This record gives sequence, structure tokens and C-alpha cells, in this order.
Amino acid sequence: MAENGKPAPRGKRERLTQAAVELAHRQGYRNTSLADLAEASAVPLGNIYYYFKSKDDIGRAVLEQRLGEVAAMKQMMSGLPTPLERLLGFVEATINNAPTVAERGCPLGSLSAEMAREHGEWTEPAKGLLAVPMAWMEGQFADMGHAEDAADLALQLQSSLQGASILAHSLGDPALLVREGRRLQEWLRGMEASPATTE
Amino acid sequence: MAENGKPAPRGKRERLTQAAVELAHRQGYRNTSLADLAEASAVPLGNIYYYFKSKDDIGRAVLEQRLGEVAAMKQMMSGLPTPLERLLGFVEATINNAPTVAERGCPLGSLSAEMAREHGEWTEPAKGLLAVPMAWMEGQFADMGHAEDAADLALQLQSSLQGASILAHSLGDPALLVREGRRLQEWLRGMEASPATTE
Amino acid sequence: MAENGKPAPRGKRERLTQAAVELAHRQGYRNTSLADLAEASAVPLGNIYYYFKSKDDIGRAVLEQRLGEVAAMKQMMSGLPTPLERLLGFVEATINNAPTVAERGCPLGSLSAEMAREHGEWTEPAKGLLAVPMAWMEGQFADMGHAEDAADLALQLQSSLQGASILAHSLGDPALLVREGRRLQEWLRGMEASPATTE
Amino acid sequence: MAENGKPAPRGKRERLTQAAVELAHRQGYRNTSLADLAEASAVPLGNIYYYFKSKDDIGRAVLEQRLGEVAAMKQMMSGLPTPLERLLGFVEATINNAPTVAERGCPLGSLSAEMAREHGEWTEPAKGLLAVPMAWMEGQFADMGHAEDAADLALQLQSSLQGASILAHSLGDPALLVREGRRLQEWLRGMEASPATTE
DNA sequence: GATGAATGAGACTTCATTCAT
DNA sequence: TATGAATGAAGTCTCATTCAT
Repeated sequence: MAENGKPAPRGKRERLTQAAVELAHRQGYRNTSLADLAEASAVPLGNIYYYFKSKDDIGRAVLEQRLGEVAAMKQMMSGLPTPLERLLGFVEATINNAPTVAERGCPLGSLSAEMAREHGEWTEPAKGLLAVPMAWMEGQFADMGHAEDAADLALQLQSSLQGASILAHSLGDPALLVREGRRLQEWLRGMEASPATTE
Repeated sequence: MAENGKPAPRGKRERLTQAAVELAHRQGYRNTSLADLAEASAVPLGNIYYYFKSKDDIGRAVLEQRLGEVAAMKQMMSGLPTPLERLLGFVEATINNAPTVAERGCPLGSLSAEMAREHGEWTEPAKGLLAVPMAWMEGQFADMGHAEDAADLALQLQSSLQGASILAHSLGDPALLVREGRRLQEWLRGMEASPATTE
Repeated sequence: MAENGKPAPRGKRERLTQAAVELAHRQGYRNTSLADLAEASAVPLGNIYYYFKSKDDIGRAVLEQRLGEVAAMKQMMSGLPTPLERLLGFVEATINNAPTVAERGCPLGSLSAEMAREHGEWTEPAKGLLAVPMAWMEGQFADMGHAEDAADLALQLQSSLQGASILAHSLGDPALLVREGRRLQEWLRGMEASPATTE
Repeated sequence: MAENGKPAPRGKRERLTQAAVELAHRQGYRNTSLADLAEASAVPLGNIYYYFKSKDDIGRAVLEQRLGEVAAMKQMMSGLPTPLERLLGFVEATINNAPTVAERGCPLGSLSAEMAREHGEWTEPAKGLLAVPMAWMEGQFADMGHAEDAADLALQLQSSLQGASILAHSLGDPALLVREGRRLQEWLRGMEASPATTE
């Protein structure tokens, strides 16, 4: 009764989405049963269908939620003054996330890999999980004066981060991601010294 | 060696393993039913249990098979004269595999990611899928005279290859893996010029 | 008539009944969910239970509505001067309805068939759907001077109409019902020429 | 071990089909759950899927079984010497079936009506349930010398039989079907006297 | 009266695993 | 060894019905 007395029915769909996102990260989307989800979100199984009309619909919500997080990350980085700082900040965020990544995999990469196999409706949106950040990186590199090879640099950065995430996860060692992240930050800093002055 | 005339049952287990490896790559291990496997290997469903005592047992065989392929790859590369050529050959092999990787994911990475989640018995052997190649890379870098940062270089190379594989798979574009592979080969060649012996 | 200003809730029950009748005709009673009904009648699902205490209760209303239509048809025909014209008019009405019958089945026959199977409370009222028109026909034949075999003639007429409706529906061809209807009209007209004067 | 010791695995699919045909007749196809079917045929629910890959597949089998019965009926009638006797025999068979029809509906008509609504794959074969017998009747009438109006006569006969079946079922009175059947037999006999040879 | 939300039984389906031969 | 058949748990989904405002 504090702020409102309603049992906050709005919160339920979000609770479900949140739990679904978490479970999909922890054990995979396909591997997560609706019973799992019902228990994790304390919603009776049958009631899930009041909020989502199918499991696929939940998958869509998970995807959207993750895409929203990607957008939020871009938004957050846009507060930094230079493209170099923004890229450094992005890598820093990944590094900070290393323990979780080592335990459950990269939130974007693992979901993307899983959904890329389902040659269904959401194969397109799933691409955004990795493509959107990479496109953003490309923009930052371009702004740094590396317009010509911005795409290659972005591919290099995104590949390294994704690969290091996989290694950290598969080998269960967050330090791998931290190490590779630090190296990438060094690389980024060194890049500014000679900005595309290739001639 | 033949004690009796019974038709060597050896072929069946291998056919099953082979089919399981292929199906796990194509659609994921968990997502592959024993009925799928029975059909793909032309072995009656009930008979699978003569060769494997459970589905988990098949997972173990798949893992072993892939680990065997890793060993074979090392063996094959050992025919090349210098560590640089060996590393270049490894990357070249990955590049040649790009179309398959784009369609089904990296044979090692995707399996490793899937099995890393099953906090069961085979979490340890699964690590080898990515750790063994990386350790091998480390050895090559050391042989090239980069003893001190061999581990970092190996991490860098393996991360980039794995990451590029994920991107190629998720975005459905083999060219990404080819591009990143070529860049890595350039990087490797440039490295020999000044082999850490900076002075 | 208005005792208070409350918006006459009468309209809703009728809207529900009307929609239920239509849906039952189009897709079958059992096959119609309350969610379907709620949507079709623009009445919130939960609110249906204010007007009907169970789905069975809705079935009862559907039945009553159809029985009311039967009564209305009788009423309408009573405006015609002779029994022959009344019977001809009845057949004519059926013929006019042929397109709908071919698409959805006879409104009376299909409902009767569906509800006859439910050995429940409404098995009795359901009989009226076909029995009432048949009794009415019998009366008309009697009035035409065929008192002795009125029951047989009614059976013959009603059977033919129902059977032709089934054929039109099952084969998706309204022409079948039209053809049989015309034949029955001829038969009726020929009957008057020699009214029971069989000798 | 009498004739063969095998637990007659072949019999199971037929037992299932048989039970499905019976249950579909008694309570409708859609209204019959697989649990009902499992119980009626003494087959564990899960095992049904060894014999049929979906419920639709069972529906197909039911349809085929009924169509087979139609063919068998034609075959049986072909043993009679004249078309008149064959038609009389057909009506006689229907009459003999009256008690069952009154209880459960016409085996062909009710199935056809139900499946005509499912605008799916089997809408075509379902038409055969009523169309095949009607086409057969047409042939018999033609053989009787009524080539010109054979189609109309067949429509008339089939309509009357179907309609009388509905009435018998809906009103729960087998006598209605018997009465109408006898009348139709009389009509058929009277028809031969002046076989269309009106001049 | 009205309404969004909840609930639990039951439907169809898949699948790893076991059994009898 | 080989194999068709059996089995039961679990998964996704639907629906009539009820509850709390």
C-alpha cells in the first residue's frame, strides 16, 4: 500500500522476461523449460500464457531485451568525450563483466550462436546482437580518423572480445578475458598516437 | 586377428560416432535425438544401446572424436619445417573451413560452448577442445623466440580465430572469417621480422 | 420503463448469445472457446460469467435461440393462405439459404447432431430443432387433406431437406440443395392435384 | 505358439485404428482424446506414437478405414444380379444398421460433416464418404435405364437416406430410418415398372 | 456489474531408455 | 548381437472457470 496497492500486474511480464533472460544466459534458451521459468519467476505455469502466447514469443522478448541492453550500452558510452575513450570504455565494461562471462558465456554471443541455428523468424534480429556493437565500433574508429580500415578494425576488436569470452567461458577462467581486454586497450591507445597518418 | 567369421561389428560404432559428430555440429548435441542418430547412421534405434550405454556416453565419444581431430591437426602441422609455417598452416586450414563454419559454427568452439554448460562429468575433457590448440600455439610461439609472451600471443591468436568464427556463423558470412584469418597471417609474418629480440 | 440510469445491461447478454450462435454454426459449439466468444462479442472474458454461469449455460441459450428462430419461421409462414403455399415457402427459404448451408452446414441439423451426442441435460431440447419443424410439416400435410399419411410425408420432406443440406455442406456445393429443393417443390405441387384421393 | 508365437505386433495398429474408428463414431473425432484411445485399445498413451506420428495421422487412418468400408459395400452389392436389387440391397443394409445409426449417427455422414469443417488436407478425401456412394447409385440408376436423370435420382436417394439417418440420430428413434428406408424401397420397385421408357 | 489476472486439469507430442525375442 | 516394440516422464499449449478488485 506504500505507493500503490495494486499487485503490480505490470511487473509480472517483466519478471518473466527478466527470468527468461537470466535462464537463457545460464542454461540456454532451448534448454530452459517453461516449468523452469515458472519456478524462477514464481508464476504458475499456466499463467505464463497470459503474458506470452508461445515459447517463441518469450524468445523474442529475450532477444529484444538483449538488444535493448546493447542500445543502452551505446547510449552510456556516448557520454564519453572521444571515440577512443568510448572504445576503451566498452572494453572496460566487458572486462568488468568477466566473472559472469566466465560462468555463463557472453550474454550476446551465446544467445546469438543459439538463435542463429534456428533458421526461423528471429534469425535476422539475432544478427543484431553482434552486428550492432560491431557497427558502432566501426563508427568510433572512423571518428578516430581510421575511416578507410574502420571495418577491419571493428572486426578485429569484436572478434577478439568474442573469442576471449568463449575461451574464458569454456575454460572457466575469467582472467583470460581480462588479459585479452587489457591488451586490446593498450592496442587502442597505441593507435591514437599515429592516427591513420599512414602517409 | 579374426577369430571367427562374424561380421566385424567395429564399423557400426564408428558409423554411430561419425554420425553423432556430424549431427552435433549441424544441430547441436542436445538437440539431436537418438532417433535422428539412428536414422542418420542406419543403425536400428534399439541397437544403439549395444554400443553406447547412454546418450551421455555418445557425447563422450563425440568429444573424443573431436579431440582426436585436434591431435591429428597438430600431427599434420608438425610436417611443416618452421613454427611460423605451422601457425600459418593452422590459420590457413581454418580459412579453408570458413564456409562450413559460417553454416554450422566452429566444430570445436560450438561443442565446447554447449558442453561447458553441462556442469557434469565431461566439463573437463571439453576444455581440451580449445585449450589443446591454444597450448600448441603457445609452443610454436615459444619456438619462434617469443618465449616470454608466448601465452599472450596464443591467447590473442586463438581468441581472434574463435571470435571470427562466431561472427561468421552468427552473421552467416564466411568472408568475415577469411578476412580476419588473412589479417592474422599477415600479423604472424610481420612478427618474424623482429622476433622479440628487439635487440 | 427505466428505473435507474444504469446502462441497460440487456444488450450484452444478447450480443453474447448472438455471437455464440454464429460461432457455433461456423465452427461448432464444442470447438468454440470462451475466449473466441469474448473477442467476437467484445465482452471481456471474465464478464461472460456474469451473464452465464457456465459454458453449458451458453449452449442452452444457443439452443433456445435456434428454437426461437424455428418458431419465428412457423409464424412467418402462417401468413401464407394455404398449407401448400406454406410448405413451398418453407422449402423456398431453405433454398435461399443454400450458400450459407453449403459453407457452414444446416443451422439446425448440425447443432442437433452435435448436441445429440452430449448425453446430457439438453439432449431433450435439442430434439426440438428437427422435431418441431417436422411436426409443423405434418400439420400442413394434414391440412392439405393427407391426414392419414401426414407423418410419413413430413418425414419424407424433412429427411430430404436435411440430407440435401448435409450433401451440400460435405461436398461444398450449394447447387445440390437447390436442385433437391426444387424437386421437392415440384413434388408438393403435384401432390395437390390429387389430394389423397388416391382412389 | 499355435500359429506363430509373436505377440502379433501387426495387430496393434489395427486395434488402434479400429478403436479410433469406433470412438470417432461414438463421440466424434475431435472429441476423442488420445487418452481415450489409449484406454479403449489397451495401448499405453506414449506408444500410440510408435504407430501414428500425430493425431491427424489417426484421423487419416479413420477416414481410409471408412472409405474402405464403402468400397467393400459396393463390392458386396456387385454380387447381386440387377441394379434394382443392388439398390434395394444398399437400402436394406442401411435399414439393418438403424439401431446403431440412431445411437451414434451415420458412420459416413457424421464423419464427413465433422471433417468438412477442418479446412485442411483431408477435406478432399472426406468428400468421398458421401460422394462415392452417390456416384455408385448414379451408375445403378443409369443401368436401370434412367441414364438421363440418374444424377437427380441418386441425389434424391442419398439425401433421403442421410436425412433420415440424421433424424433417427437426433431424435433417438431408429424407426424413422426404417420407415423412410422402406418407403424408398417401394419407390425403387415402382420405378422399374416404367423404366424411363416413357416412350 | 465489470475486468484483468490467475489457476489447474488435461490435451498433444517428444524422447531417452528398457524389454522381449 | 540385433531389433521392433514399449514405456513413462517431461515439454508445450489450451481452456473453462474463479478471484480480487
